[in-house]
Amino acid sequence: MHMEKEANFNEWYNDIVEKAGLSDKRYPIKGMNVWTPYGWKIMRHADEFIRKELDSTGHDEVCFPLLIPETEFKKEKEHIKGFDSEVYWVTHAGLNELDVRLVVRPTSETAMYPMFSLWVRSHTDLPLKVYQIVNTFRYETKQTRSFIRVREIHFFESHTCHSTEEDAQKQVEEDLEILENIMKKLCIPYSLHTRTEWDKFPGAYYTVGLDTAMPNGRMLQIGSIHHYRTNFSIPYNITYEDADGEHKHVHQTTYGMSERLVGAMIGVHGDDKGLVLPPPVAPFQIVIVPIISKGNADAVLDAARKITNALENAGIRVKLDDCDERPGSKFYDWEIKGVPLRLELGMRDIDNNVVTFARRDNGEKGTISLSDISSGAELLLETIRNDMYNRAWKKQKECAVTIDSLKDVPENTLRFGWCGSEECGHRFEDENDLKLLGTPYVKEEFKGKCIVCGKPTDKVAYASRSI
RNA sequence: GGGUCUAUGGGCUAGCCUGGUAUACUUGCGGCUUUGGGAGCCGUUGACCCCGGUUCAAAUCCGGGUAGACCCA
Repeated sequence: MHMEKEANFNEWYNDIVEKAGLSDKRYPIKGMNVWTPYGWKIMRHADEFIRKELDSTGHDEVCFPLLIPETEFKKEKEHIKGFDSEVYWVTHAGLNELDVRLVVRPTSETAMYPMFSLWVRSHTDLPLKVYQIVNTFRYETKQTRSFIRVREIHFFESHTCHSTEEDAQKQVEEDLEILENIMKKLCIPYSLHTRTEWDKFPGAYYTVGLDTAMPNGRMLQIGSIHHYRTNFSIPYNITYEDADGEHKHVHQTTYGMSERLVGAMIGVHGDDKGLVLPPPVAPFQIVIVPIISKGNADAVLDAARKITNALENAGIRVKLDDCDERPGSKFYDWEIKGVPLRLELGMRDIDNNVVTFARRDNGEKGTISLSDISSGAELLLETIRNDMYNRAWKKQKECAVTIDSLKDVPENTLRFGWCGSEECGHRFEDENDLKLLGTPYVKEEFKGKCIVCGKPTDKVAYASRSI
């Protein structure tokens, strides 16, 4: 089967996930991913970057139970309404039916906040900043898809409590810095949209969606940041005593990103030959393919092992592929798996004191001197990362087009005037089969008319077809 | 929620109407020759979703279950 990314993104995506060995779809529960070794290594690297960023900004890692009593789950009314139709229930334990049913967490607000109310007593306990990397469960009824629409979700969620709304707002700004640092490593571009009132997180004051453009012009939400104000701290009674002895409710935020990051990396960088992985997350950053011919096997393999050791000592993840296949066959296999840099070593190279390289991201070939192989390889990997990041951002920006009419709407991310009314918003979505992504989080100058009612407006909104 | 369809080695699949020995390709394993863009030959392991019924005989027909895909609301 041909893998044609531009012509048929959906087929291409499913094909890549299978052929690159990221997941085994044969598990008999819809939407539950079996993480195979190669895919899990990628996810783990992404998790490591997330841990590093959160740890260095004063967050503490915690781990809360998977099950939440129905009584706690129902304390915040908007929240339960939002998740009502998509949570899994535990109703039995052994042979007994439970008198208080247990929710399998769809997210952990209602697990954490009863504990927060015990943990937070004084203004000196604030800010409280914790996170966990766990699996959550949501009963998706629509068609599922590896890493993008799943029923068991691997994600990180950070939860913070602050004494004032301003402090909570500063946390949102810090979250955006963390985002930028992580995305530089994953080479994923993103746009920030303040979600509409009817699309914000159930219970939130406001929600910022983090959206990445897929090759088919649709936007994939890869994460979100929520400002809760006191919407949860009131029902969960999370209060602190301030310096003047007054008791106040905390202001809260949350931040989360999931395995959709893996889906976004596949979609943003992959090509017709397969996966293209950013060097920081690639399970193998370099694959070495020895080119053996009659009589020189020992000499070539010895040299290849030396290079492997030198690169490993430099902290690079290397695979020496010395299995008994033809080189061409190995090239294809490692290209499907997206290894960023391939080194070829044969007698011709050894005689010239070089190793031949081929970049996965742009196909460029050349040679690196054997005498400074480590620094040469490191430099190339960083160049690849930087080029991937810049190319992806360029595409993300090019994807957005400004429109002033709903005739012949292109398959892009759409930018247009919106008066901001809920009525126009709903009409826009229902009549055009589009999803309003919201308004830009970073304000944009705009002068024009609402695309629905035609009233003059300085507000601008974004939309795309839903993925 | 309502409906339609599907289930055969690890993967893809033929056979089912008209009951009797299960097909091809691929992968895996062993061997020999090969190795700068998907090698060739030889040998070999491996399957009819589950339970029940009809029958001398069931992958095939019938009933129920399970899992999956699609369509409609």
